[in-house]
Amino acid sequence: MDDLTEMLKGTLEGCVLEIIGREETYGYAITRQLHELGFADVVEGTVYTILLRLERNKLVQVTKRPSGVGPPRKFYALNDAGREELARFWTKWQYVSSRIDRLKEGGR
Amino acid sequence: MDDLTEMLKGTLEGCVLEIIGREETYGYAITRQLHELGFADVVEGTVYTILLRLERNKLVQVTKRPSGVGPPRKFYALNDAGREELARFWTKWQYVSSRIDRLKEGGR
DNA sequence: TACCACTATACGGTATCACCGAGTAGCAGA
DNA sequence: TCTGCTACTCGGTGATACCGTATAGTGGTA
Repeated sequence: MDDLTEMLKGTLEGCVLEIIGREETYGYAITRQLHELGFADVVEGTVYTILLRLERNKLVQVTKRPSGVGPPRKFYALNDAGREELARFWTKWQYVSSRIDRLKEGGR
Repeated sequence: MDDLTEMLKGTLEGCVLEIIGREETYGYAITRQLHELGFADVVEGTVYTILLRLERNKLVQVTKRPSGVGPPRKFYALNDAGREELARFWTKWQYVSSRIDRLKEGGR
């Protein structure tokens, strides 16, 4: 699938939140998980900018741990604000996607 | 629903294409139609920027007609390139939204 | 006549977001 | 020593929706 970047704006961050919400994880692993999910063109740099933004906006708790196979990893976990933001994201997604689907199905 | 603007990036233009694809119409009417569809916060200025962009990218055919109740209207209709772009949009939407839904439903 | 409301479009500037590219760094195997 | 994989950072770019304002035609009303 070619160039989804514009369509991912506003949703990719939510996807990252969802992934972090399942279990504490780190940037490099999140990137690979996104690839497996079908977002094959999302590059590492993008994921890290999102993670830094989440950290700046105080939606995550960060813990640095040694890796054993490379540089130390920064593990991310949602805090209360992050879980609220994630809930808001899914509410918005539900709203927007249902309305677009209705439009697609010929809804007026 | 509050502040959907980021999530609409990359999809609003496609929605406008879809609306134009159904019947020749003009900016002011498109705005009201979007409001009825649930995108209540989309303002006129946004729709006009999209329309000017569609025109610049040669995806639409434009006809100016007098209105009777105000200034002349610029009617927009899709041309072949516009119809192709619309089809591409729905393909992308299908791809992206299905994957996000899968993520939402706990799919890894 | 003056004012207001509704219809209708245009445009310069702004914020946000994903992406790009380059850099830094640790570890393992050939 | 060199290559490849792992892992994170950061400055700059382009696309997009939004904001605010301006312009303009028509009709109603005080």
